[in-house]
Amino acid sequence: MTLLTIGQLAERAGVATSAIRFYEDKGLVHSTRTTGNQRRYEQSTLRRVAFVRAAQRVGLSLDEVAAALATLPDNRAPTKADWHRISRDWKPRLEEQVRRIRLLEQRLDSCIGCGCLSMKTCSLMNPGDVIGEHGGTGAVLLEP
Amino acid sequence: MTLLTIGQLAERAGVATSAIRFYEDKGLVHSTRTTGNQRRYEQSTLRRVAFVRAAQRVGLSLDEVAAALATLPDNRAPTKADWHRISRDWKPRLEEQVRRIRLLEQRLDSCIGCGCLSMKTCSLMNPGDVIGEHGGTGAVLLEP
DNA sequence: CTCAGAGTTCAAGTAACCTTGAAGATAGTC
DNA sequence: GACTATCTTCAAGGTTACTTGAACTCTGAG
Repeated sequence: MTLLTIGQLAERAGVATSAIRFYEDKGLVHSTRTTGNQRRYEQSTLRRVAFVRAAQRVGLSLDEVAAALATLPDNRAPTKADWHRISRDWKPRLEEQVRRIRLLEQRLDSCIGCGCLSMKTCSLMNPGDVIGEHGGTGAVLLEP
Repeated sequence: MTLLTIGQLAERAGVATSAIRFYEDKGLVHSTRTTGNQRRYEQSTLRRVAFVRAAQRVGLSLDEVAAALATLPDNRAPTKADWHRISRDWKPRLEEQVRRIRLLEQRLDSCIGCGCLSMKTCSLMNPGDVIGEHGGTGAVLLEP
């Protein structure tokens, strides 16, 4: 198919050209060059960029994205199976993100005001804010 | 109650003392000072810090957190009702984060491989990757 | 062939979110 | 009273994720 210039890719992906060059430096996308040294991108790069942005928005770092994209073939357009594999690999990571959000909601909603956020077990079961009084490692709150 | 030193707060909250000072500069937490100018924190600050970390981990910025915390009283420990109000205000924001994760999962799982990520409507309904050939604003992928 | 618009590299800048280091003061224990 | 861990401020440095600017080259329409 027709190759995309960096400007076309950037516009269709909704990012700046500088970001595309940055992603390329990081190995997130790949290009071929014209005889005049200009970058040209496959249509499938659009999907890679979309993937990067979507993943970032849900709290993943570019390094995490790079690791996943590194498992895609550089030389051919990724197939549905390729993306499916990444999906499988990421499921636990994404579920963890959702779980954290749910936890934050739940704690905010019903528990944070009662003190259990600062204790290893809920204050309902362990009344009185006693942690820290009698040693212990010290609660690491809401972790992981 | 007993006030916490910055070191105690940091350890119990699972963050560095430098981070606590940084949060204080940003107005995320507040302290009183000893006659010797050392910071002392209320127990409730532990909950504020926990809140900050939890919110950050699900992709919210310190500015967003600061805006929410600004609605809590500085001079008294927040009540359950105070936290509940924040919960209510944040619900849509948190649900949006979850929605984004679900969208990413779903697209990865079943759709990204078929081309619909690069089109305004799914390629199943609009076969052939024609967007961009005939003008249009250019798809902004997976936004918002 | 010309020429504007788009592309190139490279270095430096920006913003968010902290950490590190220097130089010194405080606090609680013996 | 001394000693040591912990605290203070302030400036500078670090990482991630880009953006901006300068100086220059390429591409493609006329």
